[in-house]
Amino acid sequence: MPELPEVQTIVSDLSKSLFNKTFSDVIVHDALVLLGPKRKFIQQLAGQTIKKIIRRGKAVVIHLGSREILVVQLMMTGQLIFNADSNRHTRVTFTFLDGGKLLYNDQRRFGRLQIVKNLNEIKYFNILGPEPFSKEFNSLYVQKYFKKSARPIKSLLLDHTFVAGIGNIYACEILFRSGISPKRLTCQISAQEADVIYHQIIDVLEEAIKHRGSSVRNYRDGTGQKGNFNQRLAVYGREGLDCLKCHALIERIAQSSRSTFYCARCQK
DNA sequence: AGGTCGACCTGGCAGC
DNA sequence: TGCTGCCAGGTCGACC
Repeated sequence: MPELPEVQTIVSDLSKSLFNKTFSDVIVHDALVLLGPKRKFIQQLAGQTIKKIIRRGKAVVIHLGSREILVVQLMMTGQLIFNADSNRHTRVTFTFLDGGKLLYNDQRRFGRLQIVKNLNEIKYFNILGPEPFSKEFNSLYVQKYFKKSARPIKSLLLDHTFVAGIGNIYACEILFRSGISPKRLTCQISAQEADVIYHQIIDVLEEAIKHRGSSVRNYRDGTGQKGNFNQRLAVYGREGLDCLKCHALIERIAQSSRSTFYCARCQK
């Protein structure tokens, strides 16, 4: 479900509402979403205080007073919502000493929660590429990375060892705004084009965060509200509709068994 | 070694 | 109404 802008929105919301809250009770309704034993998970959280919540890639990283870390990967349909009513997709209910309540909802149960002492215990964090807003991720890095692989550009944008946080929606939007076909092989993309793509990655993600993410289906922020960026999506989910730039029809193709939406006239 | 594909799950929707 | 098939924002591991 959520990509970088959505997870960032959730993290910003929860940072405000959960800072310094102490767990009083944890109810696991469905242990499938836990990596590790349910009893241990509950014991480790008992009496812990939330000190800091950050995002890394698409993961929510919750630092506890014990120096342990609760990591939540929302995957496709996970939600972390503060002070809402539970529903049939509520998999974990966290209650705090002051009476506040945090729900982990997950329709498809792909998401995973785990507690670790160090993030490098989790493979995901070890192979994850740079954050898009970090210094290491810059135009030169993108140009060099493109040169060394012969994959379609859309497939590389989704590869989190290249850059953290981009998913299917934003990969499509970034390529449309860059005027680059999703089928182009990265090694055939010029330095100038790579620079355009780099800047669109930054711009699209920043704009999406500003609008609190995109709610195509299930996404909700930390307060249970939908995001607003989907009104600005130019290609994603618009198969058969007019291109906003040239009025040709938006097409959908499959790339590595994911849908790619693009305008064949605007994107070369 | 690098890249692709199915599996993991549930449910909404279109078409018949 | 009810059935079938398709589709879905992510990630991992098996495989080529």
